[in-house]
Amino acid sequence: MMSSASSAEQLRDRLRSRGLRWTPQRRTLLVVLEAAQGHVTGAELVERCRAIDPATTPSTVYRTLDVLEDLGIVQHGHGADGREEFHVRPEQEHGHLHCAACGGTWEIDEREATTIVNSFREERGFEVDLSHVTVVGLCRECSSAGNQQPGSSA
Amino acid sequence: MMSSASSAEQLRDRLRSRGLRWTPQRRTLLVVLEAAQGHVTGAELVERCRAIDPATTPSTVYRTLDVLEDLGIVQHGHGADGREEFHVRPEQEHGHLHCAACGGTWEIDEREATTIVNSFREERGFEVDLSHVTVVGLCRECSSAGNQQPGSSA
DNA sequence: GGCCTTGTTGCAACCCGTGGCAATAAAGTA
DNA sequence: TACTTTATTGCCACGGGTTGCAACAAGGCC
Repeated sequence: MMSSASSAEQLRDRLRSRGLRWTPQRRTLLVVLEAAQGHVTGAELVERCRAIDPATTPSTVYRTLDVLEDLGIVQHGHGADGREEFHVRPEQEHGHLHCAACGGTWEIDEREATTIVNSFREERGFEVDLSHVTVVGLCRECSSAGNQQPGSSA
Repeated sequence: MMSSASSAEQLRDRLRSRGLRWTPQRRTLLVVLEAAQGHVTGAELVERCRAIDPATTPSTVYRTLDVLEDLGIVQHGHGADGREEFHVRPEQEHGHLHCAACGGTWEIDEREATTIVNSFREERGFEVDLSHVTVVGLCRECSSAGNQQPGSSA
């Protein structure tokens, strides 16, 4: 009860200290984000904001998300279909695995990604942003069931 | 000179043998694809088709691309911004590395991807579709220059 | 050649997301 | 409190991409 009030206050203060502003629209989005778990698409967030305040405008939501990403409160990536996907208050950076056949998704945590991250760092000097990674393919069940990627071959 | 004619004929026959049709619109797209190198976005392909036939419609192009993907003639993935990107007649499956700071992109070939592909296969039984992978992060130059991802922190 | 089946096209409407711009309203200051 | 600055909003129009649907036409068949 107190924690949610203080989380709003915390955000408000962080915004103000940067010369940014605390507005009703941002408050709404924060409420939505606090209720959200895991991954949400931008469109879903807009919809949920509209449930609270029907006057919500998409552009405002997306612009606020940009701000919140600067503050590290959300991170965005792109799902298998290229749509934006937001991770709420990521406790740990993680990527995603997406099965093209059944549509399932799994998280790739830092431990599992170590090999990948290190190999790019060593071979290329490239620093991977894990939160932005979505690996598409076939999960165990689907690949052993001989499923194809949808639309593959006839 | 003969090869391009025969490539059209080959495609035409493959389409017909599946009960699909060889149309002027598909011919146009094939011409465009043959002239294209490497990666092209969907919008670029539409534009190039329009250069040949101004009556070209986006939906037709995208639908034809779907068909060609079934035939393995193109493969699509999503760039760092989530937009569609097509690889023309991929000689080798490959993924992409994209630097968030300078915008550069590099290919990840099968050799380099072996570790990744194998580790997902062994740990998860997951078959990675390399052509669909785009890894975002910072390249050697940008990360050593201390560049940030655009829009990161203030 | 004409006919028929059905794959394709083009249109129109839609979805997700972005960007310019004028009007609004936070919030620091007096 | 009133004033001022300027970050933010809402609106509108756009760009990329998808989809339902009626009209069209490829191409197999006689």
